[in-house]
Amino acid sequence: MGFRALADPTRRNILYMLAKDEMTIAEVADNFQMTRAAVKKHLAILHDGDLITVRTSGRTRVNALNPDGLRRVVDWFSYFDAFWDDHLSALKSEIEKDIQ
Amino acid sequence: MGFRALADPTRRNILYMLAKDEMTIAEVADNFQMTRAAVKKHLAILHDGDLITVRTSGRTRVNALNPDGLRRVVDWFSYFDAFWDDHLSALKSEIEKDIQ
DNA sequence: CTTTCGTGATACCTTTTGGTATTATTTTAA
DNA sequence: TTAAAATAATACCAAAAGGTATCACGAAAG
Repeated sequence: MGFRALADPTRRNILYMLAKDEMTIAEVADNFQMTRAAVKKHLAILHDGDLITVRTSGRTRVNALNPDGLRRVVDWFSYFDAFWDDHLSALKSEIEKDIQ
Repeated sequence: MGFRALADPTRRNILYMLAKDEMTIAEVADNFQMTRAAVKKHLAILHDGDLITVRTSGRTRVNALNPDGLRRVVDWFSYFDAFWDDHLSALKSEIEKDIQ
């Protein structure tokens, strides 16, 4: 799953940046103090986690957000939907009890 | 953020288990082959990430899911809502272009 | 009170992670 | 065709992660 890729704040920032616009490695690296090699590693992990796509354009590589991969991560949380509903209805019952 | 806590599959499994019912450390550990000490470490990380709550009951410690912490993680993804919408509407435009 | 059961806390080990530095490789521009 | 720019690849290092083993502690059952 892509959760491992999301564990690092640098990678989460990269995703937020790519949500604005796709970027080359150099462009991403300009926004951080670390070396390009380090940024490239982060991008590789994001790619492994299927959270970004990479396409070659001449001598540059353009990184873009992969909505499908992100959606898969978000979907993992749907398991808790019932849990939230339960707790919400429990809260609702408490409130209704208070009112009466 | 709780993302670091979600990076490990064992911890994600624990959360799924706690969604069914709250459990003591021993009960959680019974579902894994690792030692209780290892499970306790995972629970500590989940607690640090604010994804579970822990309450003492006699000589046992009961771990329960923390919906607020989970919700905070899910909310992180709302940043991409516009992104998804954009791509969906782009797709919609493509389809409409095809139809006409 | 003593024993026992569930945890807490350390110490330690191995693997992974996040980073740098350095050296190719490849594409474009002069 | 040579030089420069963007990236790839590799080796290396320190710190963190994930695990075990061990011992200490507190509640509860006899």
